[in-house]
Amino acid sequence: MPEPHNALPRPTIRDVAALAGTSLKTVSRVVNGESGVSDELSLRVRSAIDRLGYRHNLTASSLRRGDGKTHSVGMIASNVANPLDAAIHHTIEEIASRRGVVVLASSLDEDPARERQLVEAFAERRVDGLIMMPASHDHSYLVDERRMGMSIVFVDRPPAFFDADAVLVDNRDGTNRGVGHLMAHGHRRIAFLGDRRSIVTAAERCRGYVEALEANGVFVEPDLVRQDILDSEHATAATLDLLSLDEPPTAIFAAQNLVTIGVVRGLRSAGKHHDIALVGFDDVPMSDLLDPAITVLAQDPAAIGRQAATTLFARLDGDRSSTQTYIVPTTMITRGSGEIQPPR
Amino acid sequence: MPEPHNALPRPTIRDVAALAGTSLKTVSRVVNGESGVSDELSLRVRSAIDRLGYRHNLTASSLRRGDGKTHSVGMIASNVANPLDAAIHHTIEEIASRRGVVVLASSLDEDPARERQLVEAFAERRVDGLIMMPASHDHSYLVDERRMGMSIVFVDRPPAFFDADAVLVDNRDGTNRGVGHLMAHGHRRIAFLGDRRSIVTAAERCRGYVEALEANGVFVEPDLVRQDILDSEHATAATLDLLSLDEPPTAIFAAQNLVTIGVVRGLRSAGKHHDIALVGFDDVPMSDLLDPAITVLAQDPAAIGRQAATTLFARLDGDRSSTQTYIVPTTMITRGSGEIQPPR
DNA sequence: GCTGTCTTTGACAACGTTGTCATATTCAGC
DNA sequence: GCTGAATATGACAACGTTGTCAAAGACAGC
Repeated sequence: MPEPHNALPRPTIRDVAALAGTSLKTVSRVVNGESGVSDELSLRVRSAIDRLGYRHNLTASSLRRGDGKTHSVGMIASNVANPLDAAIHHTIEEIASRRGVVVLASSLDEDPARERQLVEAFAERRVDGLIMMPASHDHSYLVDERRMGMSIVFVDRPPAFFDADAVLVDNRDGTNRGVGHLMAHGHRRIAFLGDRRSIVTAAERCRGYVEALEANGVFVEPDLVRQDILDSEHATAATLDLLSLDEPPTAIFAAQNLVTIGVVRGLRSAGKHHDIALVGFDDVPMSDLLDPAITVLAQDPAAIGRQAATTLFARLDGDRSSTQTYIVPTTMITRGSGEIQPPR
Repeated sequence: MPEPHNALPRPTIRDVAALAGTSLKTVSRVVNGESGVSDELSLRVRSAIDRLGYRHNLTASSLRRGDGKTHSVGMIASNVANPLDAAIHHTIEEIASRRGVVVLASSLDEDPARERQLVEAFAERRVDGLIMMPASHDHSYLVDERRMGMSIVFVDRPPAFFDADAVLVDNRDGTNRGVGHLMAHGHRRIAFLGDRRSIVTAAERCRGYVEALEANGVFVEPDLVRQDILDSEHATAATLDLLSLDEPPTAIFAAQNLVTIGVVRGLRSAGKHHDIALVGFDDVPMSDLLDPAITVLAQDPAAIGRQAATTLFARLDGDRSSTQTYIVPTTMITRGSGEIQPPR
């Protein structure tokens, strides 16, 4: 009989009060560590609590309390299994737990409809705040939620039609630097492989690519720009297709970690990994061990998570200053693949 | 003014009832989709709900309801940023969300004290169930929680002094097969690099190593067994140390993904990666792209997460059969590093 | 018209907790 | 002993919701 179905109902402060021979209110005071209870009585209450295995019921407590705080926050990630999201989640959870706040974490897997479902599910549980990496492109529906007390911080992607704090990454500038790095090594025919155009960050990275080319007087060649790449396999196929062009690129910019992995596979299977330069956005685990090791623009998930959490908790603590957008910079890590030179 | 501090209090069913000109109970019925409300009245209530931006308050609801279900479960992971944990979390969250259940996710980072804090925090929020990858070695403290209605499923590591469902991995057998694989390729001097001995799974893997050696009539040489390796850097150092022995090993078994990565770095820096065989426990992203590619015993996090979630929800649905232990098998993926032969 | 059944609706208490306020007790200062 | 203030304790209502039960209305069958 491993799971006695409600074998015992949970004891309440009423039970504790009866056993300790005192009133509800006194037990409440002890549980909340309020002053004004004699040592003797306080001890009696505590021993009753231990004997009964009483657990404070925070849902009832937060219902009754004035502020209505539940000491919980929601995190809506694009995918909690993505290493970047997982690292951000870890940092947020650590900071939250120091404040006695729990984190409800969900993935939306790029589904805008699911975004609204999750916001609703969290609102129904009255989370104090929300950290979200959105999939939709119109966040005006959040106006009501916020007006009713939910603080919201956007991460990785900016809010649209809605004014909120945001912690973003320098997508455009980072890509610009990455592509510029390739050009500094002599490349002119540089391909771009990017995620779904509908994702704002993907579009920003593409813009950075275009800017870098134009800044160097190179025209964008549509054949070399491949967007809406959904996964690693798709990236491999696109790479092989690029290599089969009459005039194949001499360098590739991969705008996302899964794309980078797919490109590496493609280059390898064509035996071109030592000939064609590659720079990727997002760091990739073990990429320093590949041959050549991969040059990337690395994000700093711990910094992103820390900024998001501290911003959210500042709002929860009553900070009413105007909304801010924080940009967490990316760092270029040169490892070899981005320093391959074009054939003369 | 981005965050009006409680600018508007949340409307309650009382407000909805007033606007729709009906009673609390009728609004409650509509909100819960109960039958027995006329179409006309139901419509009036729904339009009042929309107009006010009313959100059902699930904390109040579950407080009042008989069953006391909060439609939330807790997940206590060893580290949500670990790719394996994150993948398990993702699967659990997906299955939970199909049932309208949210997941509170926390990391305990191998801290037994934190384990109890988290269980308490979750108990105070009255989660319906708990999925845990424990760090402590005595779970008898959970007896009270379960008796009071919380279902508990262990994942990755078994419960101790406590009878509960568990979803485990064939650590010993997998390691046995992995080491056997190296022996089948002619190795006799095989080193073992493992995580903290205090972690049950790490100890199990070590036992599998010893068994495989003994089954083949090879004595365990203490010099070749390195345990309590805490991170990747530590594994690199241990590898270099092994290589400096008078009689270095001809093969290495790395008992965990971070250890594997550290070993690869060590072998590379010594220029021995093509000479010394390597098999790792846990798959490592991109390990197929290394030279040599790494042979591993891969876990199936989706299967683990699915089994854990379905087991937990079966309990929540009233399954009272005796506890079960599920073993999710590992798969050996041969890629090259494990098939290197020893020098003759 | 009367009875009985069924449908729709609402009044009220209760879930476990805490805020408010009143009462009882203690003790210092005179 | 009396007053006033401080301390300790408890009675009661309230948080937002739903379970229980009763009442009101509709309608069929006689």
